[in-house]
Amino acid sequence: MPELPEVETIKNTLKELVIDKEIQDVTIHWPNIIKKPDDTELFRMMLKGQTFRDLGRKGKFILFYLDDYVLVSHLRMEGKYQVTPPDDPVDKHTHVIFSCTDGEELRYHDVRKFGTMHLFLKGEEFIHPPLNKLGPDPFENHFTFDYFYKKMKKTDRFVKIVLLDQAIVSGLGNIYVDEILFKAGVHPLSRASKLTKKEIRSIYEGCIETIDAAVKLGGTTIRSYVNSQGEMGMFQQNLFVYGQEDEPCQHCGQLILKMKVGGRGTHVCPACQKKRWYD
DNA sequence: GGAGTTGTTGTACC
DNA sequence: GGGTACAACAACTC
Repeated sequence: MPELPEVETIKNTLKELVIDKEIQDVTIHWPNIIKKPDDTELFRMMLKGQTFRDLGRKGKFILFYLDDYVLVSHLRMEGKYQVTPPDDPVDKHTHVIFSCTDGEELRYHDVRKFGTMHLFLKGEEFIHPPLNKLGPDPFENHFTFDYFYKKMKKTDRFVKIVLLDQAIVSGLGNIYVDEILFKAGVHPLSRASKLTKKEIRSIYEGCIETIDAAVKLGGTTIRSYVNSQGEMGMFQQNLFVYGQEDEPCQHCGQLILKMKVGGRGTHVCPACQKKRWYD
């Protein structure tokens, strides 16, 4: 379940491997991955002859910049890219293969088949779903405290739900939201508008610092995540609450609790993250 | 075979 | 019409 730090790591390792490669052909084993254009044969024809010029990221999306198009890819829970020689045996969970003129292949692998690909003309990627309504991610200049503070103050939703809302801040998922709230000492069921300025600042800084620290460690490896070179991230050693249910809190020793918030598994230290009576 | 897993989209509602 | 809640959905593992 890659979130921003894992997607950033994948993008960076993949960039070295695919840049300047020209797509000779595209083989699609599971057409449902391709959301735009509707016609997968058109998808294939558009990509033939295009060269990878650059890679980018917005929130949890990877952007492959080609000559005339941008391929927008979301890995959802288990999507992976690998670059292989063509004689490598094709795994049954490989769904899209970009065969390049130098003989190597960029393969998209996804056990769950939940991932998506959208192909746009260059320059049009941000005016259509899925990128059109995304908020800033924590690394962008316009993710300012002032912006964040106003967004938090104008909604009564649970703070955890707000942090998961990609229109407010993009790139955060279940793991990092739980960690950010723990570090800020804020209970996930707090109403966003009721938070103090100090708490909002603490969460804001946590978004930037936690994500930055996770990127520096190559992301978090739980279950199956590895980068495009098959390496695991190391941030899982820095998790305080996610996946720590029934373990003692590293700050106070109380047992970490697992609960549901908005249907999502949520990890909380009942002592460090007090829920107040007026929340 | 039912529950658990997750992020996004569509829809109904106020 | 904006904000919100929630169901639906994708498909696989245990």
